[in-house]
Amino acid sequence: MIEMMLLGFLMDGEKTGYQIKKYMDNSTSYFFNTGFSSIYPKFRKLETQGFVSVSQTVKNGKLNKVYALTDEGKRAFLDWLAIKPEIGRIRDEAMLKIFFFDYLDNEQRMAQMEAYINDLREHIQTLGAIRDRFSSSDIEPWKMATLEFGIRYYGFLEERFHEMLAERG
Amino acid sequence: MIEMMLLGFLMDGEKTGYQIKKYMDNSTSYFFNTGFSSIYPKFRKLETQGFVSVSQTVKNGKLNKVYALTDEGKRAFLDWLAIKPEIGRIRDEAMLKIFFFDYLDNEQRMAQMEAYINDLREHIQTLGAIRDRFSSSDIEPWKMATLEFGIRYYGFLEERFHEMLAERG
DNA sequence: TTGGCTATATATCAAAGTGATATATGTTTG
DNA sequence: CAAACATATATCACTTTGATATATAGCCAA
Repeated sequence: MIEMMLLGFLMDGEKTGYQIKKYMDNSTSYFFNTGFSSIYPKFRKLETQGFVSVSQTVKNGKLNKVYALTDEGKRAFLDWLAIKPEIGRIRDEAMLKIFFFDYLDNEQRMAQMEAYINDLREHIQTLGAIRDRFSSSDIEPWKMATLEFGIRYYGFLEERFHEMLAERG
Repeated sequence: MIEMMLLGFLMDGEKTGYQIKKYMDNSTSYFFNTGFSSIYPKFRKLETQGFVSVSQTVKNGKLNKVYALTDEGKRAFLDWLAIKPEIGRIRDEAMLKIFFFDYLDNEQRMAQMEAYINDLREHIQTLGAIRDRFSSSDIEPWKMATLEFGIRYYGFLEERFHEMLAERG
């Protein structure tokens, strides 16, 4: 899946691994992210598969790899994009803890939930800042849609957690 | 994290790996799940760590391992439970595809979304069935809360996806 | 001007987790 | 009575992550 994400990020032009990581941090990171330890090996694999071509620029004696989509890579990406996704899991540690909350005393439960809700609020602020930055640029509409989704999702979480607290004081 | 989940499932009594897997499939699976390829090796690790004890029952010539929490294991679980969780990522393939939806033509986009929304509806039905089964038993309140959360979460997804379709026809 | 900080850029490794598959027996059911 | 299903454990190759290392460029303040 990470392969396909990397190909997707090359759809609007060639980039270095580092540039892609930076872009991710400011766009998809809240719902999909990965680190350099995936990016660089994946690009080597994509190169041997013929999905990307690399231009080894040597910038001031330092090697610098700029990756670009090949026709095959573009086709592979678009084929993947057309397939209906499976329903995903939440896989949220917070949910797992709540599942076991009956084993925690009420005081700790409340303190933890309140602190967590606070974190959620901060997170929503951060996403709001990213959205505002992008909305003033000419971001593609569906990319914008995922950002808006993120904000609403964490808002939904906040609301639900609040309700949980209220119901089970 | 899987270690802690396994310990948590032993809090209400000893179980085999298989029993835990079955229990997960009918309770946490929509937000947290794992397979035998994690469960069995993890239990071996937990045993060497002294967090679980194992009674090797030989049932009809076949080996059968029943795991139980040790005092240390119980302490480790409760310590983990008391720590505030980090905010989790969504890491949903559907979101990733929507992020790149501007590269897909409208016809395919609509077809995919509609099919996906259908899957969501089916999923919500399944979760509803699990909830009804549990609500007639004496499930602990916070465990029930996560089930209710799941149903609402996928309902939220359905709603949002519908709106996305409507906004960007 | 030089020492420190931040940004750019790539690489690697151990650890965690997954999906698929294999094996074996017991139980139910048509 | 054979087929299908449930119980139960194991393993392997693969993917992904977190931490850490390395090196240079550019900027800023003392």
